[in-house]
Amino acid sequence: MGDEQVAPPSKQRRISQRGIATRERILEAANRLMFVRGVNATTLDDVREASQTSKSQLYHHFADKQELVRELVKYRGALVLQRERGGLERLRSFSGLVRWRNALVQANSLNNGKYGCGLGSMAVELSDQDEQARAMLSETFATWGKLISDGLHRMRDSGALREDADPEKLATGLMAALQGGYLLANAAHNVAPMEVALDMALEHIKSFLLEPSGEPTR
Amino acid sequence: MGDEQVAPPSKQRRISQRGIATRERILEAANRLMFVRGVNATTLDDVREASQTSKSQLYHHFADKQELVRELVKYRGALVLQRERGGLERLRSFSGLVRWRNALVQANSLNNGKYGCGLGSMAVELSDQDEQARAMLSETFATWGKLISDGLHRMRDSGALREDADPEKLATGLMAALQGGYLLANAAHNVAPMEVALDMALEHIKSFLLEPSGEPTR
DNA sequence: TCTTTCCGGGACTATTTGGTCCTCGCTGTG
DNA sequence: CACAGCGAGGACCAAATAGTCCCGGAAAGA
Repeated sequence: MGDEQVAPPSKQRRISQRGIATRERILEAANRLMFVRGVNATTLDDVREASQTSKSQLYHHFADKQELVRELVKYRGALVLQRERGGLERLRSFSGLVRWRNALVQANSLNNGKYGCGLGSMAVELSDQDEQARAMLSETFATWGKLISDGLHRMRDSGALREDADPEKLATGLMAALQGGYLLANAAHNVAPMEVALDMALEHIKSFLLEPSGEPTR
Repeated sequence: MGDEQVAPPSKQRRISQRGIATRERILEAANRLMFVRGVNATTLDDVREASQTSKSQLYHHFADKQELVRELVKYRGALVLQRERGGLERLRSFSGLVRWRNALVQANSLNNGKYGCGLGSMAVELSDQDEQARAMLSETFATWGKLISDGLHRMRDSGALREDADPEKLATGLMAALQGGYLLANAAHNVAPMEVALDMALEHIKSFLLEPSGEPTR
């Protein structure tokens, strides 16, 4: 924020390939570090060292730590949404939802449930601290939810889902189960709670299927 | 530190009424501040000022900030469990679960979804930072879950719940929905997602009821 | 009452960390 | 080839914050 507000066409800010790469390196390093340590527990010196840059570069590309964090919220949000689009954009059946679930569980099990969701943890840490970040995160969650509910709408339109199913509520419930699952899995250092939570949400969605294909997952 | 390293059983640190009160005041203040600002964003000076004590008292009662935080984890865990016992210990029917849900939603709606769950937010902030705190929080979540699953067991034993219902899994799912609901509600500054999430979990439990009393809530 | 023990207050220190600034050197262009 | 502009490096500064220490005074026991 603060970059694209006026942007006089003639007075173009620097556009160097190197500069762009540096900025990217900083964001990438901040993303990595703040994912495992949390936002507040990560210092700018950590970021500087991990990104192989210098203090002046940090402050050349970002006004202060708050702005860096906000940009990270955008950055990470874009990453997550991109990943989720891949898994949800073509969603048309319940089995697609199961595949989506499996991918998330598998990814999280790689670190034994640690670290949780990149967006969720930021939401907890920043919501009571940076109103702007909170708003962006809320927006991102909404977009994420829409990806899911759009898929459910398609399922309903194609007759897979009953008419009385409410895609928006189902999507919200699924996301809450996912976030809560991440949280409990992180606390327990064990993916199991996340699996149980997601299975509950899927079971709930399944109860709205018109023709119960296959058998209950449990 | 330096006090309890040897700790001969006879040489008990004298505990005076005043001292206990001071310690309690510190914990209470830390609890309040760290609930709204988060653990890492709260300084010891904040705690000192809010608790009307002094630096030396902080370090008299707690070795360092980390220990204070760990004690806070215990303190808050005890508070939450006490509250939850009140609502869950006598749980014997689905309507009791609905009452429990309503109480949580109402409490959270008082601050428009802000702040989230005292335990959940600590779990997110501390899990990747303080192994001991993480373990205690995980333990507390487990106890909390047991309160729920015990209630579900009672429901199953009394014939309200079907035999094939798995109280442990249902309890985990319900807790995940609760935590995820807290998280999304906090990000959105709106209780709605929490309600939807809890309703989903309750609906799921309801699908295991033997005699569907009443009609689906939605 | 006298003494010891512990609580209370707050000044002080050291360290961490966010943020500033000056200099050097690369790179592309007239 | 020279110059302008931008990126890189890192020393440096200031504020915040965790942690130390000493002294005064109240309370409990001899």
